[in-house]
Amino acid sequence: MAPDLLEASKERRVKELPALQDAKMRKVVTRLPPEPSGYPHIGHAYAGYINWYYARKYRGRLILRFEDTNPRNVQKEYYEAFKKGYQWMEIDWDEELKVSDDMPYFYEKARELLERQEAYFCTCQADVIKEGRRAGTPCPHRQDIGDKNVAIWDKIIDGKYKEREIVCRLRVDMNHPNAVMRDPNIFRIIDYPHPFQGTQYRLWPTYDFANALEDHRNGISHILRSNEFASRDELQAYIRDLFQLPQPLIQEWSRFTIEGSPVSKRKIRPLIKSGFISGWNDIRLTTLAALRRRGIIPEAIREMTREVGLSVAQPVLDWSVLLGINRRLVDPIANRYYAVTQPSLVEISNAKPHTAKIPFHPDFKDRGTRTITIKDSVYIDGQDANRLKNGDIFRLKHGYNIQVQRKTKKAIYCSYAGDDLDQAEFRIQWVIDDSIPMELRYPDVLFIKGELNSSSLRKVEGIAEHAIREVKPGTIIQLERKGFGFIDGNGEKVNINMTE
RNA sequence: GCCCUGAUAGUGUAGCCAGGUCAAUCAUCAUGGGCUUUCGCCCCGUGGACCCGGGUUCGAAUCCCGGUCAGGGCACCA
Repeated sequence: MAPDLLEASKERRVKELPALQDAKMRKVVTRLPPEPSGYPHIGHAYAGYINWYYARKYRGRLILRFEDTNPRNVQKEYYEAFKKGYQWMEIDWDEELKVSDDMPYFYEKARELLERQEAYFCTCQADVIKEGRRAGTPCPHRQDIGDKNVAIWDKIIDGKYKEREIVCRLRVDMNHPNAVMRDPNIFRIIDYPHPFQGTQYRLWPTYDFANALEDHRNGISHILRSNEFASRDELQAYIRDLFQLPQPLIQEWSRFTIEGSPVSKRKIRPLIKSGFISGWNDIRLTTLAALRRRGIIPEAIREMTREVGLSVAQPVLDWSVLLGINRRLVDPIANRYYAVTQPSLVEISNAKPHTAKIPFHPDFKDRGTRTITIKDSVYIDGQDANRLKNGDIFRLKHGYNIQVQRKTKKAIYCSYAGDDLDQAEFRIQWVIDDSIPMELRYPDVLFIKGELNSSSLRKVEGIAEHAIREVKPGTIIQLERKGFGFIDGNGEKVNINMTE
């Protein structure tokens, strides 16, 4: 369904993404271009949603394209992880392909450039090339050596030269103001088995070369991506011009981050290694797997994306923006349960037996109720217990009122105090002795001002009402007066990841 | 060092190209109240911002110049 139709039924004003430049109905083709070298995170979801949004808005096509031309980076499991991630985001695509399947095409184009003297082989070391770029000076390999470059190409394929001994460079302009244009490398040797291509190739194209041609080959009409690639636009356009290919429209935005929650593998991997976080789906991270396990729903990420829009500033979102949207969206879907931490025993004298029928959701009575019978004792939350003073009348929510007689270390002794709702000063949730043990995990930001936050994960033990047994892992619930959470495991003990 | 972007409430964002209707939008947040057998949701109200300095103009968030700060690029990563 198109995004605008999808939102039409809600009364609430929803922010939409702006119209796409030069977009004609049924002519828009966009892409999801992940490198399968890690797990998808919120940045991928953000970019993916934008590409999906415009493809659907204009009834065009969306292509899932795995950018897997560096065999050393990519792994099979990540291809699947990305597909699962996009599916979770409800981003569907019309075609799926791998850039590595187009190697024969890149080879053909590369040979053509060598023949046309538009490219050459260079045996300078990486640091020499780098220095030449900085200084704007050409190296000796740049001079025209006729068709010898084509012969070198064949030699490399035959196994001559080792990795890092030689690269293929485009002959552009060593004095170009944009340093990307100073004879960029377009092919290099990587002797490493590719998960799908095996060892049949050792000359692999660089990002710019593969991307420039691939975008054309896929019929991409609009390249929508983050602006870390901005300075490569010129080069990619140049490469397409070399083959007289049409230029797609490019729209870029700034890379998107959430305060205190890094996305880079460089920063996260050591934290996993040291055991500080449990893995790539640790609830403090912003991988899609982590967000799911924290109780964030895809629509919240989509709405957040629309709010941020195609900004070219440097958005560093506070968690509150995502969490606030999520809370609103999750409220109607999350059934309510009672649970207490630091359980405090409440003994009720002259209690009348009472069977409470508690609705699973206050706004949707059709979801039914569970029944709990109060006998002569219940457990309440330690925090509530601390607040109670002798003489206080409070209500066991959906039960009846009780009055505090005296507090001891062992228990709070109360007496039945009627049914009048108005007489109770406050209402609290409670559980009885058939309740089951639970662990709540409260996530916080991983870094505060660049420093690792040692208390970024708080675990609290407690007990939850028996009915929570029936809730399947993966369900988002609300623990009344505690917040929303995600049932992460439901065995002997129920584990709940609190959303905030 | 060089090149390219950007800067609007605590956070994000609209407005800037085509100067006035901007006493600056919306979301999130904070706060007061209402509703509610939750400290959730919902409803009503309130609070908070145009990076700095010059210039052009009757008039500048918007145009020009100069700073400052931030991000990206100058990879045999993408």
